[in-house]
Amino acid sequence: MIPPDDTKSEMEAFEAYLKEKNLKITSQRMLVAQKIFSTHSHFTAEGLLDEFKDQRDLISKATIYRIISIMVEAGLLQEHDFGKDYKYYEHIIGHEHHDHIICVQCGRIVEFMDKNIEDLQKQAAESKGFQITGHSLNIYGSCNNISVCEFNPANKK
Amino acid sequence: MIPPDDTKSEMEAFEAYLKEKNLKITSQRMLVAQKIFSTHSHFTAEGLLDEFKDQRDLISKATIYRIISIMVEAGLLQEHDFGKDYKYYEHIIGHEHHDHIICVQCGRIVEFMDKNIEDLQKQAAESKGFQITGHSLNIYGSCNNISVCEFNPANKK
DNA sequence: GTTTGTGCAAATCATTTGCACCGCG
DNA sequence: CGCGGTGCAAATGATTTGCACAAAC
Repeated sequence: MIPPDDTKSEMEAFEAYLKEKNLKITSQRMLVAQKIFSTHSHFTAEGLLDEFKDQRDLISKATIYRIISIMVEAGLLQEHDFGKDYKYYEHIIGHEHHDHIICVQCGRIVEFMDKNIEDLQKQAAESKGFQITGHSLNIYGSCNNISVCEFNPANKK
Repeated sequence: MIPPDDTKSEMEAFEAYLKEKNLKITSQRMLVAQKIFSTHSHFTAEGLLDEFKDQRDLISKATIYRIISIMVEAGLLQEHDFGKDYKYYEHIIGHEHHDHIICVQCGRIVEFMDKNIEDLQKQAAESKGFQITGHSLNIYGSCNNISVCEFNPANKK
């Protein structure tokens, strides 16, 4: 389906990290990383697992979670909390920093980035005596084309 | 400890909501609401439960969760996700809208509010075709007085 | 060959729920 | 009374972990 496009440099970064940490390069790690780097959207652990359902028994749920954890640790994957009881992830390389708008009706996730907001956040934190290490800004709202939204489960197939 | 200060109007709002929804006014609901309205900080379900540990068996864990749920539904309590695997809450009446800065070292939570950020968020969402229903902005950083921070577990007693 | 990884099933942990009994209205 | 509320213990669901076997180096 998705061609193993420009994931080379990302795969190399991952392998470099594994070597640096004396972790082994296994087929599962390579397959999962390949899949993640070629997915240009937000995904969940469960969703990632499903991607391997066809090649049944290829990669277990525990391993998926363990690999995700390593990649987050490596700084290659960002974890997001969008108010659900499971986490979302997206790979970082090649993606500029951005925040998210989540449609409360259909679940669609749109990215945006506003330099002014970033600057004001920095100011706000510093004025309270904090040094920023990160932030999470999620805007919830309704996208105005629910009836046609391809992400709306109600509109599936 | 905390005097049952200015919680009258808030208790009235809660009772009004219960009546409106044909829900009953029970001693548990009144006690929990009273405790919540007189707590001017962020708390967790578990922490709230602890507040009743002395009057042992007075209120069960299940009831705490059920009452919190009603109060969130009533719009009297706001739910927050600060990246932990449990939720934080704070009561709304008498509290202007604000966002949060969380110290990654000691867990201290500081509130702030920046009208410019709010406006820019609205603009950003609208430019993507969304109508905002809410947002969550959490800034993570380190407060620069860890060694004396009263909220730092390491500094307890 | 060791050490680290994987799969499986069982364990966690916050939160939710089924059910029998209890108390508000 | 009658229905919603409560407590308890068991269920849930995402994520984690212990352990025996396998694969990487």
